[in-house]
Amino acid sequence: MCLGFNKKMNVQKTLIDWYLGNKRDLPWRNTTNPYYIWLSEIILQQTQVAQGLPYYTSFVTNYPSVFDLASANESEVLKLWQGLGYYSRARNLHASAQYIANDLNGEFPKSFSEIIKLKGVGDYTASAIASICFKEKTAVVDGNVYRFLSRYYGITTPINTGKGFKEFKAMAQDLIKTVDPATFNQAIMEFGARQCKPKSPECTVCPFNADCAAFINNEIDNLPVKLKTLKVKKKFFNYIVILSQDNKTMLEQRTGKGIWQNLYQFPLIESNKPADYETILQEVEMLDYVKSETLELSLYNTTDIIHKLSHQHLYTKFWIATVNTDLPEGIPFKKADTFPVPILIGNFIESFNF
DNA sequence: AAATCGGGGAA
DNA sequence: TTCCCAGATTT
Repeated sequence: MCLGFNKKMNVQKTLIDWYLGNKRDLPWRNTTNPYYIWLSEIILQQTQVAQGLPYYTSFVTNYPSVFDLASANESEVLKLWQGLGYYSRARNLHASAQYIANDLNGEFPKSFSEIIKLKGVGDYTASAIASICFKEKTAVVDGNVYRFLSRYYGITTPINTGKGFKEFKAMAQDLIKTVDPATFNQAIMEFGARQCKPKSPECTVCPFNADCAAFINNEIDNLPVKLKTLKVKKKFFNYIVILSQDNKTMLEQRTGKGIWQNLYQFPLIESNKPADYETILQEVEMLDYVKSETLELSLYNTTDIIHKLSHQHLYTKFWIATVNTDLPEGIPFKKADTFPVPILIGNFIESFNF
């Protein structure tokens, strides 16, 4: 798409003027240190500012430099990340920190094409870092950018397709050509987040309402267009919380490919339908560290806890298995909350209060 | 291209 | 409920 020169200038200026008058004071806006910008951008992937903010503060405090992050162990990083979700971000962040510290002598890569090679860094994040830290004219395309551009120009191409990405990237790239890229990128995102919101955008006081295609044509609620593919699977999780005579329980690390990789959990019995007491009892008796003749099993939560993820609903029961024996391989109850665990487990540990 | 990966906020 | 969030990676 080729935009008229004057109209384009006006869009750039309006966005930047709005930003300078309305931007939030956020900690990562007071630095251009690529380590901190990188940290903030990874944390903010698919995450609202309000949710990510305390994690950013925590990571900056615990790991003031890339060397501090690199020398931490992965479980410690995952523990700090606990509750934020998408844990591959934490694993990739840690791995990339080690790469930067050890292979690049702590020197952060300085161009889009080098930055995007880092694990966990895609087009959006590389554009953000390159523009904010190194003034490179690479336009960001995130959810906010899709929304503003699709509405203002009335673009109906689905945003979650390869064609959509290329079209919106080209449009944003065209807009960023002649302006300060760091300010422009943050302006268009902030505008999408606070003014051109997904629901109930502030159109009556919007500086673009005179020539916004979606507003003029009453299409605000229909843009951007997104193809929906979601099909949610149901799973049934049974967590076995062992209480031993020597005040220990069992935690295992998830090593498989799926969700919560490398996080910890109680021994899990998964089934494709709701499990009954007898079935669980038999399964628990077969666990090699449980002595069957001393086992007492009871259901902790009478109604399933339904933990909702994007692609699956986990119907969860916590079973308390009390044994009259010691648990040499176990961990003390009191230390359960020092392990990185999914929030589903974390909530249980907190409520159970060992 | 489609599926997968979390958890919380907003309406 | 439903949709979305300063997306990236794997299949």
